Amino acid sequence: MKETILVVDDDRNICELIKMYLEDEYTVEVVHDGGSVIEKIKQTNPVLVILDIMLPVKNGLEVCKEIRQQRDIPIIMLTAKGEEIDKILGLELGADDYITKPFSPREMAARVKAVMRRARPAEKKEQVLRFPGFVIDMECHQVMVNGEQVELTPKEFELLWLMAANPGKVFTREKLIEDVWGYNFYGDTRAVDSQVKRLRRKLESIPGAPVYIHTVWGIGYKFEVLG
Amino acid sequence: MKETILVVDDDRNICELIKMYLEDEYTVEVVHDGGSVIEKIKQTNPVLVILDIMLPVKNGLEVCKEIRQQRDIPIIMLTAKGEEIDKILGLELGADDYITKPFSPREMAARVKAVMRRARPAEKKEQVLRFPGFVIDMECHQVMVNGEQVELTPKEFELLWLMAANPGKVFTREKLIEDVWGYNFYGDTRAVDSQVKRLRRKLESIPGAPVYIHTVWGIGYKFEVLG
DNA sequence: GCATATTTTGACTTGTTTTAACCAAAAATA
DNA sequence: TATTTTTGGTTAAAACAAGTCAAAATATGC
Repeated sequence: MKETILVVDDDRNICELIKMYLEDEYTVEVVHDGGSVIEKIKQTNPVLVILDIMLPVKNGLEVCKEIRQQRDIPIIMLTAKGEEIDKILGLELGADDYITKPFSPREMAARVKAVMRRARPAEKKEQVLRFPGFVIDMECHQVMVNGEQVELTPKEFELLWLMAANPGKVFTREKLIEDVWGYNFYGDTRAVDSQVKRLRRKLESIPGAPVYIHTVWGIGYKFEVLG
Repeated sequence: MKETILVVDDDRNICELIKMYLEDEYTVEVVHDGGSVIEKIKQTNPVLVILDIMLPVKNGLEVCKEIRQQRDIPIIMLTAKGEEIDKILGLELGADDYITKPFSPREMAARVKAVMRRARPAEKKEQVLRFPGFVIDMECHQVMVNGEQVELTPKEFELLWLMAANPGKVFTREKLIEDVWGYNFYGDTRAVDSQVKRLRRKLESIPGAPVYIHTVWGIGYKFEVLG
């Protein structure tokens, strides 16, 4: 399930624009006035709120304050140029960031990303997986089989990483697509077969390399280094 | 043990805000007037001071000068918009950075991070990187390839330094922008390509120079001197 | 304030990867 | 053994990422 971002702006064009840029990664909910924000937050439980200051029914500053009283959701304020941003930041309100209209969608996306990164403290994952005669290095994006380097494309690498991180566990094609390709992939599950095939060819082209990726007939694939 | 950051501002809301954003990583001490700063520094031994200019009892500029006379602690000044920032930085005062109020907490956190990164490794980290037939000298801001000097622009140099300091590690364009360009660059990631291209051209124009900067398709770039 | 150097951007080209469709082979089922 | 189902291999086209160049924007030094 994707996380939700709530956008509050009375200008529907702006809402659409923001939505377009974020909906690859998030579910984007939209509200057009300040009166129904709190209600919507309860319903959709967003991880971030993008909030215009000039709003019908209830001012964005008030809304911001209200949200802050109830929950600890990161808030990015939208302000027109020249609006008094003094009050927005720091002080009583404590929005996490602000964007001045008009803004470039790219900047908006970058700021969202930055705020989210701060909000979700970095979980440091293991960067290297090791098996006998087999090393997968996330940092260097590199795979070594019996001391020989194997060049992998991004998809191949991700696929291998996911399976190797859970050795022995069987992944269905659907699961692999969900985890490697992402939510918004509507292609054939046969795409997985293709990737697996090329991954196998590359890995097993090294002399003496064992079979790493096993077909579990009727289910999917699994990674296992057999003695 | 966490390191300590000292915040000096008479506005308690701002102090609270800064504290919120930094206390994950640091112990945050707070002082509300300019008179007791020196005393507090002796007590808590902070690694960084965030200092408002407008302070009761004693002016922030004076305090800054005093701190500088005694210790080599990085200082970030807080200024209201329109205050004369010329004097703050460089010469007489020598603050390391400044933030204009009102500021977004995000920007503040990023600047703290940047100042800390710059300040800390100064003592221990190596100022010169050496590879076979290849020397990068941070102090002289100079690069030698096979004995020949290569002139690099600031961005080119920083880019090269970052990657060469972590040979083999792959950097995404986003990561490079974050580390080399800084937090307030929201341009195209294509800018990285441009820099890399010119960097490559300069480095590889030397006869016999190997390829240093490698493209990792779909991910980014890495520095590696291959045998 | 002007001239110069540097950086960024956009359009275009080139090259690689990914996808989707097809068919053959293998495994399970009847 | 014949049939159905599932998997694997191949390939061309589409999608995408990276390289290149030059002009515009920006910063820098005089």
